[in-house]
Amino acid sequence: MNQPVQIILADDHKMFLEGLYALLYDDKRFHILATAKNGKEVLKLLTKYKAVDLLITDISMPEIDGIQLNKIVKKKYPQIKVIVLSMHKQNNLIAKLINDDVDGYLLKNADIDELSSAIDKVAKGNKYFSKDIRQDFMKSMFSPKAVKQSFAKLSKREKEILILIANEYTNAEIAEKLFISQFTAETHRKNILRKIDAKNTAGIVRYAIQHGLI
Amino acid sequence: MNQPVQIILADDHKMFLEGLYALLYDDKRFHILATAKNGKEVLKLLTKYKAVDLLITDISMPEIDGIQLNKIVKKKYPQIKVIVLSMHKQNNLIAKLINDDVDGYLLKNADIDELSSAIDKVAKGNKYFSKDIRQDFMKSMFSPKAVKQSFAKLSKREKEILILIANEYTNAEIAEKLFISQFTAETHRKNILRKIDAKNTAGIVRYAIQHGLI
DNA sequence: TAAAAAATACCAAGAAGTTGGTATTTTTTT
DNA sequence: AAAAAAATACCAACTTCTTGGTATTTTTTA
Repeated sequence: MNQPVQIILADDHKMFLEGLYALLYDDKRFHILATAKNGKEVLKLLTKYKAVDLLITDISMPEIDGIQLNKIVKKKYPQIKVIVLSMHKQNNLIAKLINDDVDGYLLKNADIDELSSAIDKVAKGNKYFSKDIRQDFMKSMFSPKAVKQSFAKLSKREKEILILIANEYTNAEIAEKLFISQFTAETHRKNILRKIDAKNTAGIVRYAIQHGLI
Repeated sequence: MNQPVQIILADDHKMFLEGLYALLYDDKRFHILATAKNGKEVLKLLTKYKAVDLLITDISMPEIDGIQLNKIVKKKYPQIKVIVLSMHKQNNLIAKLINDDVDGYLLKNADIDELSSAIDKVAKGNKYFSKDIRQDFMKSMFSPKAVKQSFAKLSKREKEILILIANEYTNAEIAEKLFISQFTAETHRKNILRKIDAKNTAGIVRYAIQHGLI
């Protein structure tokens, strides 16, 4: 038997975090070094624990989310493997994660056996994505709409305006609030629609919520 | 020591369900009879297990959600206690649950100790709502906007249209899809805006997502 | 320091949403 | 069977959003 995999867990829901801890605790192949409730805490822990092999993290967390966290960890500690857990299939986020060299992605729908085998595979240097993720992602990669969405990158200002739109602001109100002309607000709105491939305001709000921007 | 509390757990995320099971398993005060991944399964289990004391359920689940489940269980098996777990504070949903005589409401943010003590209290016939829920709910009860929202009851048709709106349908498209006149679609949209106290389409989409309708 | 990206601003036509009404028919509840 | 709620339909004025352009300035990146 090899040394146990040294793991850090991160999730903003304590109940889930404790549950996951309890599930993995009994498995001798794994050792949980610590748990964290957001990305910031994980980064702090990584300065303390030097022998971390694997990070298991949720996507939606306050302060620093799973997407950002993966990117930072991969840059600063390239030897640490990262498995991301998520509630839903979000192809656009998966594309981003893969681009940032994530090692695994599982839905919280998965059972503990799937997670254990994923940890096992990833610890050995392989990638692991659950089956339905793989299928859905492949499908979406070849639909022109999704490709556009995967690479939709909103600027800072655009995100700011997107949030105001989702909060029921009109172009005129956005202009007033941000001290810009209404024309500019309109232009931003237009560009947002194009970048996220939405048809109207409803699509903008969906995007905002599903990407955790509000 | 009394008999252990006979419990059924329900959540659509297997990983959370298994984690929760593992956490409660070691506590001799509790006994988990079964787990379910949606409301429908719970109802089936209740015809099988006659000695259920307590149901712990998530809000957002497919088929039958936690809100509906609580209502049905309380009507059919008034002796069974119900504790609802949720990701977020959703005051309008809490109002509905309280109205349907729910026994407890906890955030998934809570730790296992809080959950255990909640189970304990509820099993003894008391109610349990976590502290921040109590505070927020009280505050919201006395703001005129929230009262309106709490009692906003959309009709079946209105919910149907709300979902279409959130999916980027225009009034004309809704009319065509549902075989009604565009005027009728407009009227429904108008009534939805009034009932949920939204200002425009953005507010409708937010409502739809935050109430788990899409 | 170029080049690229982001932010700004303007215009006009047309589409879609919002507001404030009224009113009839159908369905559900009491 | 009566009352209440839901679903339907219509109209007009007004507001807001969307589309398809162009164009300059500022900031960031290579």
